[in-house]
Amino acid sequence: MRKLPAKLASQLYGAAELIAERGLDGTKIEDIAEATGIPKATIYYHLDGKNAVLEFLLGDLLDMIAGAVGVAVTSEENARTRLEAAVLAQLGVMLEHPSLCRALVGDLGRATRLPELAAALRTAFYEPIEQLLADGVSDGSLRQVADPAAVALSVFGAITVAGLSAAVEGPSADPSADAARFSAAITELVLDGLATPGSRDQRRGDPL
Amino acid sequence: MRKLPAKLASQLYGAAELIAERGLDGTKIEDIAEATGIPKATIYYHLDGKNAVLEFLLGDLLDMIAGAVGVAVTSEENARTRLEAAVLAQLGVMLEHPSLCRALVGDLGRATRLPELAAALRTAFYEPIEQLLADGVSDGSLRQVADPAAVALSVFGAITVAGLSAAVEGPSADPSADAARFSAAITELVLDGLATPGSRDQRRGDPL
DNA sequence: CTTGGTTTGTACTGTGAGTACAACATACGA
DNA sequence: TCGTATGTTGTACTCACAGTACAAACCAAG
Repeated sequence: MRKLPAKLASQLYGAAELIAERGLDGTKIEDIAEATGIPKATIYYHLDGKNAVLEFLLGDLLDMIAGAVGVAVTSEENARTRLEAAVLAQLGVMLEHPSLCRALVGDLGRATRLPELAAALRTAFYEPIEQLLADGVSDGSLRQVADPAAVALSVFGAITVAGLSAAVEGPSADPSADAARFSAAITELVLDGLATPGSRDQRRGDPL
Repeated sequence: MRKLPAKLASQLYGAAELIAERGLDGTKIEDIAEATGIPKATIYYHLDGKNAVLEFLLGDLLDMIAGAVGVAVTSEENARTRLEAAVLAQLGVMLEHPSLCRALVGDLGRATRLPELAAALRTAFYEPIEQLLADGVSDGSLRQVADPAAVALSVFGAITVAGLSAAVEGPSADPSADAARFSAAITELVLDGLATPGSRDQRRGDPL
């Protein structure tokens, strides 16, 4: 069941739009069969049901994200620069595949209840950020924060929500331009913060 | 159907944990009936089906958040301070009601497909942030950014993902302490950013 | 005690997921 | 050429569960 023939796999993508639009519940297996051209019996021959269809599609998306981010993270630059690259990479993939992202948002609950997917989600989205933040403290390119885990989570949220919501807004004419725009905004926020220069540091006394 | 008797409303909360755990799909109406003590026929007398149960529960959560944040935002302080208060308020409510939050994550797709809830989601989470960011620029307590909409979205994501994921981790012994902890981390990130003092501003030339 | 809204049990209908299976195709080695 | 294994597909099921119908009971308030 794991190695679905390539032809079928590509046909299955025809169901992504459908699932994104109506949610997995609102989508009948018969609809998927019709949209992809794969007869219901064949779907059941290879896959363990509706959930498996979603699992296959999202697994692929998550692999793409993890891959792109992985490349971005593996450079010789300092952590701050790699963080910027990772943000751009993640948003790039997400905006390239809006209907997969919409399907992901729509069936997040189901996704997190599918153990493999939950792990892939973590690997694709959260862990690279967490790692970069730690690296940045080591190489001095990012600040030490009081609660690294919580901050990593928030950074992850900032990126992911921006990407998902851009995907939900509907496909854009120029995904990579959008990715660059969002990426710049997030980077600006995450690196420099929103406080005005004058008011900065009037809160905490200790710089480290 | 809108004004469900108070007694039933309170009984209905007994279903939140169930729905959070198994998702709405994995929860039979009969299960809800059993968990709440409200017979199936009575549920259908008042509510339009399973979705309406979820809609009722989440509507309430969203109202609480919108309310708490609304209070936090309506003070005489400057926008930066009010932003801190809003973050704390939002996280406070979320951590106070972890199973509602889990239900929200789990059935986010359904929630966004229910028009009333989608609007309530926006009102509760996103709009207050957007407003505060704009206010901060006016009163000088927050920096002007290049793409305010994208930044507002990211801030919203940072807060919300932190809250949701804390809720998903399971209920905590001391919700308000957790809220304070997360709130501090997010505030630190969002206001001061992660760049080290030395490297700050070596990217963009124009301060405005 | 009657009228009108609620409450609830019971029995039903309809839909769609998933299964069973037989017929057929295709490949590949003997 | 045949035989066997592996995939493909149509058809016809089963079964669980959402939602509906309805009648009997209940409980005000006039």
